[in-house]
Amino acid sequence: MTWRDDAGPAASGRTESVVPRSVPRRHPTIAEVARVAGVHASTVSRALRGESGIAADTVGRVRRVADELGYRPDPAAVGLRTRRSGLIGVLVPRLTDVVLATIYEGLDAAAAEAGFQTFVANTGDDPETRRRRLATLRDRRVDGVVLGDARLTDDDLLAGLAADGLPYVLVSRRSRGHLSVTTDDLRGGRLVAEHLLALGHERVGVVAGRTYSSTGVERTRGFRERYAEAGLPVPEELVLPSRYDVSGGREVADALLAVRPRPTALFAVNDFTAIGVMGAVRSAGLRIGDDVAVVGYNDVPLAAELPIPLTTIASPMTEMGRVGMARLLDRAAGRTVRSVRLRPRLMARESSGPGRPAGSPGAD
Amino acid sequence: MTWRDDAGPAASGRTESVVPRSVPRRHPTIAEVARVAGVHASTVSRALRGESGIAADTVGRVRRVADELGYRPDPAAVGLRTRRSGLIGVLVPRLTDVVLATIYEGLDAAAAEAGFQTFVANTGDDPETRRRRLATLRDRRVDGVVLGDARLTDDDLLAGLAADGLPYVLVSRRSRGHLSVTTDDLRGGRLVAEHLLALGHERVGVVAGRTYSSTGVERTRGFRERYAEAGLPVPEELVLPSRYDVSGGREVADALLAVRPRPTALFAVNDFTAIGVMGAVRSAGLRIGDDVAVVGYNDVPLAAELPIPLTTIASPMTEMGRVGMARLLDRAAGRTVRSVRLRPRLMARESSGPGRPAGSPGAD
DNA sequence: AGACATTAAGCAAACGATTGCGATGAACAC
DNA sequence: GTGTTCATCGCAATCGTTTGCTTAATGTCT
Repeated sequence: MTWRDDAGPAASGRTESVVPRSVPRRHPTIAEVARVAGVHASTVSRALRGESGIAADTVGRVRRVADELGYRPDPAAVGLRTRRSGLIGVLVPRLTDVVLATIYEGLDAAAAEAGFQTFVANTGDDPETRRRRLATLRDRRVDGVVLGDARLTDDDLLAGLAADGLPYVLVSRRSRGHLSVTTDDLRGGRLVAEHLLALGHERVGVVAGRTYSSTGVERTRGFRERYAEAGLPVPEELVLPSRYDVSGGREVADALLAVRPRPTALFAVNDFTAIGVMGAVRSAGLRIGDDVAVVGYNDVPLAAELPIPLTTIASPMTEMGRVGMARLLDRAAGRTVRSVRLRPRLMARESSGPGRPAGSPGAD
Repeated sequence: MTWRDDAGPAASGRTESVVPRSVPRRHPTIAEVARVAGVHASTVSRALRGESGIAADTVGRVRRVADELGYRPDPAAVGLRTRRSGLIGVLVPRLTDVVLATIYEGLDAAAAEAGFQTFVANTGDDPETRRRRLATLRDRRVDGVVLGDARLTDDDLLAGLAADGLPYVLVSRRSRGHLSVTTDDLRGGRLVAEHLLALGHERVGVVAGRTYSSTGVERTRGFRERYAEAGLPVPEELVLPSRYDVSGGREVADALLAVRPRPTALFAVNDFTAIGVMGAVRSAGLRIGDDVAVVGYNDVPLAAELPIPLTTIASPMTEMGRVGMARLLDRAAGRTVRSVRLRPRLMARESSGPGRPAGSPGAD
């Protein structure tokens, strides 16, 4: 079944960069399969695609010939005829962000299982770049689009997408009136609040993320709501927007720690931001977990392994990708689908309190 | 000049958003452009592609009509005709690894500038998965492939790739006899050794990475060579292979710190591994930078922002991607190209010594 | 003024698959 | 033995571009 007539792996790469290339490695076409199998090309097509109306032995013979020849349909030809590309476009703020990269893994895995392939592009959260990248995806005639960089309100890119018929779904961030798969960020924020309340923190600050992303906004809102319910509303000056990277957390935390009376706990809506917060706390000569509790969000793999393990909210990122892709494909198939909010879980670790054992406290 | 008897763009989209889906958003074809411009489709094609032999005013008219109509060539049709997909496949161990994600950003940016689009897939460093993913890329008729997960020796996937004519290039990791763009890992290892020697460390250990990846192997080799030259060969028991993640570093460092006499410095061939090492050092009750110096490799953004900033080797990851893509496209165009090794730079920070100011010590 | 370049644009055949429809033959009922 | 019904499979059009070859029109040279 394996062919090794040619060069063979023993050809020891001596002439590394001498001759450019040569053997153009032709792919067999459906016509060749038809000829060898002694049937018409249309029959090969139907047999391979498992349509009814073809004799069982014919199907068998065609299939055998096809993979003896190593036949693989040319996606360009298929796409031209069927008007379907088998491609799903994915737009993310940045793939170097582990959270998005993980979601993308889930998206891609689910797409692959359904016979689709994905196409990522970074947008850097920049409107103009988004527009250009989306145009590129359209040019490629993608069958659907996944957006990981939706804006909470007034996202006209989404409006445009909804206007023409390209199926799409949002992941990670929500936006009013659009199909999305996210974690329940409101609930996640509340979980953090309850955790800190239980530990007795009465004066707390929030490194709140970007004002245009639902993740930051809703995590912050859930958190503040819960504190307000406990009769300890979080004052405005202790809630500051931030970037989603380490240095963003560092800068904002420096500011929050300068407020008097100083907060005894800081909630950062993103783990990397939280790492920046930890840096700020240490630089201020304070002890993480003792003097100032720090809580993050997402439970990236790094969080549990830090010198001082980070208390954070586990959000099922890979699953979010898988579910998001499933929803998109459902929608593209014309089925009616609804937005999903996945359940977040608290991972209590040392950064929020004295010597608690690593791992989740239980719950579901 | 142009006749516009038909529908015309002025038909004012009144019934815009009444029905949710429906409007399948037809793309105009080259034939429609031709009709509106009053020329033949072949003329449109030539005009748009800037071929010679078309009158300047015709070119102008066609161009104008084309973008009034929003014409974009159908990639499936183009691909079918030209046998070129405009797609470059990229295989990486894992996209959630910031190093690879950053290299990918460079690859993608350079590809986009050259009019190509990229296609990533994770292989998890698993031979069978690699083979399957590569087959998928072949099925898509990619014009070239970038491999980020090459094995140092006996990589039969590469042998097969070389045998048939698909252009390819390796990034990040090298493999004998294949075109690659990497950093000079031998030199990087030496830089670390020189740094630690200058600080007076005589007994050092190495968290060496995977034995099948050139990165780990060569960084380790360069390091050991330099120490051997200084008359202080690193003993075998202080050099252990590892995974490239945080917990891998943690486990191996636990073992190294148990060796007696205990090493005073540990070199991890990857920043995340180094973070795991830092965790192990702290857990052993030792002070990072004072009792045990820790050095990583890659200078990921996180490194400089850690509570104790990490001394590491800056490897130009984005540039590696850009250069890699450029080399691949050169090769695909039939030009002869040679492998490249980019220059690494030491970033001395606090993790390797007492209170040194953050940033590079200078050099080029 | 006629032969001949030269330039500009059209014609039509690919590329490789899918698919509506028609043709063929066998099985079957009467 | 004729007519009808299935089950199989072939025919040919089609998707939207690109490109070798022709044709038509214009200019140039002797």
